[in-house]
Parts: sequence; C-alpha cells; structure tokens
Amino acid sequence: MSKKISESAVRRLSLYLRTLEELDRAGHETVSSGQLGFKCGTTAAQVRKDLSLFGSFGKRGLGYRVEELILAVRDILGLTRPWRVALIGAGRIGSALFEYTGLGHRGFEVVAIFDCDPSKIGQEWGDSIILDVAELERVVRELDVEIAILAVPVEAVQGVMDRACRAGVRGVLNFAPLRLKVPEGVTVKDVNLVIELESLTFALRQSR
Amino acid sequence: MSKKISESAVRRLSLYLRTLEELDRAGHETVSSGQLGFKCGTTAAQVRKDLSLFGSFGKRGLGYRVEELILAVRDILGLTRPWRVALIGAGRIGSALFEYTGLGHRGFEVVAIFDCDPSKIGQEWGDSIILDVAELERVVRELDVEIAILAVPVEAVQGVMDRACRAGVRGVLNFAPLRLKVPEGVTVKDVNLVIELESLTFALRQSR
DNA sequence: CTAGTATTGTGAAGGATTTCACAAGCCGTG
DNA sequence: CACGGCTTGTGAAATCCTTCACAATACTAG
Repeated sequence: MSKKISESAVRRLSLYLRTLEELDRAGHETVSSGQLGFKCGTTAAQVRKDLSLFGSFGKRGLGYRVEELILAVRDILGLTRPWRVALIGAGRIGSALFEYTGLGHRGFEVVAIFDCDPSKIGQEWGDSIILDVAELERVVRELDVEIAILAVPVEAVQGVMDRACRAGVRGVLNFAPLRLKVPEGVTVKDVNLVIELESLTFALRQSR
Repeated sequence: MSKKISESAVRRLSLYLRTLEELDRAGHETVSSGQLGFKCGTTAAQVRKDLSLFGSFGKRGLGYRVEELILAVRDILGLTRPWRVALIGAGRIGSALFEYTGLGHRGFEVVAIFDCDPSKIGQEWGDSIILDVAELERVVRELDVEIAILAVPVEAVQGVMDRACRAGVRGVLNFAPLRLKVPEGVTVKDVNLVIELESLTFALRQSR
C-alpha cells in the first residue's frame, strides 16, 4: 500500500486520539464523526476521510466504538508499544516536557537524561539520574534509545544530534531554532516557540 | 488588500526571518531566494512566492538585501513594535519559554507573570515579580497586556483564558492539550508537544 | 417486515498551495 | 552600449487537501 499520508492528517489523528481518550474516561461508548470533528475543531467529513486513509473503523448508522477506535488510532500512530526516549539537556525545556505532558503515561519511556553541567550530573529526576553527555553514545547504544529530545542550546544541537544518530537514534524532537542536517533514515520534528508567537503577532498586527 | 495568507506561509516567513538575522550577524549583505530556501528547507520558488504575497523586496539579478528584507519581514509579521505579554503559570513551561527563547530580545515584553501557588507568588523572575492570579484582570487591564501565554494545568486553562480575554487580551498561546473556546476577535495558537511526538512515532512506526 | 432516522465510506468537485517556467530586470565586462 | 550570466516576480500548471453529496448500511419502532 503506502499511500502518501499528509502531515496534517497525522496531526489530526493525534488530536482525535486525545479526544477519544477523554470521551472514554467520560464513559462514552460510541461517537460519530460529527461529534468527534466538533470537539477537535474540524468537520465530520474530515474525520471520516482521515480515518478512511487507514481502514474502515465505524459502523454505518452508528458511528465508531470509542474503545475500538482508540486502539485503531494508537496502532496507526505507532503507539502499540512503548518508545525508548532520551532527554538531552536537563534544562527547563526538558523538565517542562518531562512533567507537563506526562510523557511516561503516554507510551514514552524516558530511559536516560543527559546534561553537560557538572552540577546537574548525578541529580535525580523522577526515576532517572542525570548522566554526563560525554557518555551519550555508549548509553544510547546500550539502552537502545530510539528517540532523542534535544533541548540544548542552539550552538550545541547539531553536534549532539550527530552523535545521537551515530549511536542509533532514529527520531529527533528538536527545540533549537535551527534546521538540523540529518542522516538518511532519521526523522526530525522541530518545535519552535518563536514561530508560534510570531504567527500570533501576524494575526494581531493590524489593530492597535 | 487583504488577500488570504495561509498559515504555512506565515510560519515560513518567521523561519526566513530567523535565518536572515543569522545571515546578517554573519556579515552577509545579500541573499538569493535559492540560498534562503535551502537554509530553511524549502525551495527558491516558495521563498519568492511567499514574499510576493506582500510586495517585491528583491532586485532581479542580485537577490535580496539582507538588512532590508529583515525589516520588511518584521513589518509583515507585526514585529515593528514590542508586544506586551503576560505569562500565566510560572511553572516549568513558563520558565522554559522565558529563558530558552529569549523572548525579551525578540520584541516580546513580559510585563507580568502570574501563578496561584502562594509559595511562588512574590518570587522574582528576571525583572518581574510573580503575581497572584487573583489579580489577573486588574493587572492585565492596567498594563494593557495584549498576549497571554497560558502554561497552566488543563483543568484551569479555559477559565483563566476567559478572564484574560475579558480584561482585554487579544492573542493567546496555549500549551494545554485542549481546544479553547475563544471570544470573537481573539486569536489562539496551540502548542501541543504530544502531537509532535506522536507525529514522530507515526513516521518511525514501520521498523523495529 | 417496512418505513424512518442516523451515520459511514468514498468518488468526485472544489479550493488551496506548491512548483514550473519564463519574461523582465540588473550588473559585469569588454 | 551590447551581451552574458544571474535572479526576481508571477501567471499557469500541477499537485495536494478539504468539502460535498450520496449510496450503502445499521438500527428502532410500529
């Protein structure tokens, strides 16, 4: 198969998943594309189209069974097993991510945390101890880390990423405002908070 | 005028701006659409098309003067004057944003920081003192806050946003994983780190 | 068992965005 | 000042994404 799936469709699926989990906790057994679309700020047709890219999960006349759809979407997104993640840079971004999103409860196992600040190395965060970034390659290889979250200063990020990738990392979430050069076969997602703010000022710019 | 400008074009402009500022610091006087596109991970044609939505800033045969284009793009994005921002929630996300992005050096003045935790209220962060969120409306009105960065727990976020908007906020950057209901005339941008991670696992899901 | 209501899955239409391709313009050099 | 090399700005074409619209289906009530 392997149709081409658009980035925006995937992002919506992640959104649907969060909404579905909420519906599930609230005790809903079924949901229609219309309800789900409304909750996620899109349309019924969009929801159905997105899902139909991967199969047919609903029942005509009835909608979707919430529990089933959760499993299906988790499967689509590759969330049927936990992912081994390393957090590189134990600064504020790193800790924010660690705490705020409840990574651990969403199928991401933070198996290692690195920093280069000697005053941080050895500290405990949750279950983990902060390691010296000098040990990056060894630890990444030993623990079979798959995803690296890069929350280090912009000057350091390319070098750290190169090292992580050489040690076997295949996915990178990059917080530094810089387009990384990645080796073949490695996927990068950038999170750039300044872009978010500037797209906000663009929208506001006329008035005042 | 008021053509419709796509969100993605605006985001690319913000990216171009960052790259242009870097080129400027590195002493480049001019840049071609090809070079800029390459640095930003897009094409020459895309760069020219994006810019042409707002005017014509280059010289045929020569490219763009870096300094001029910086001014033009800043103008487009509404960055010709500082924006008054309140940070609501002095937790890790808030502090990460505060420190990591150098908000203050990019035309965003953080004029107030709020929290509801009595042990935090009164602490200093940079030049600011953390205020009691109970005073939100009064302070937002008095300081004429335009943008609120919401870094509060998901249960609290809708209520806090309603209050901020009633006090005059027109732009919101929301970190909570929840679709906010906003009043007419208010713009929201969502930052959802779980979506970023899940779009990464989607890309990685086949192998291993 | 039939009629009525609800909702999916999907081809086709419509809209938006990106890419192409080239005329127009700028500068060097001789 | 004419020519060649380079690069922009922009319609037109191509591609991608969303919305529409409806046949197919499931259930309920009578």
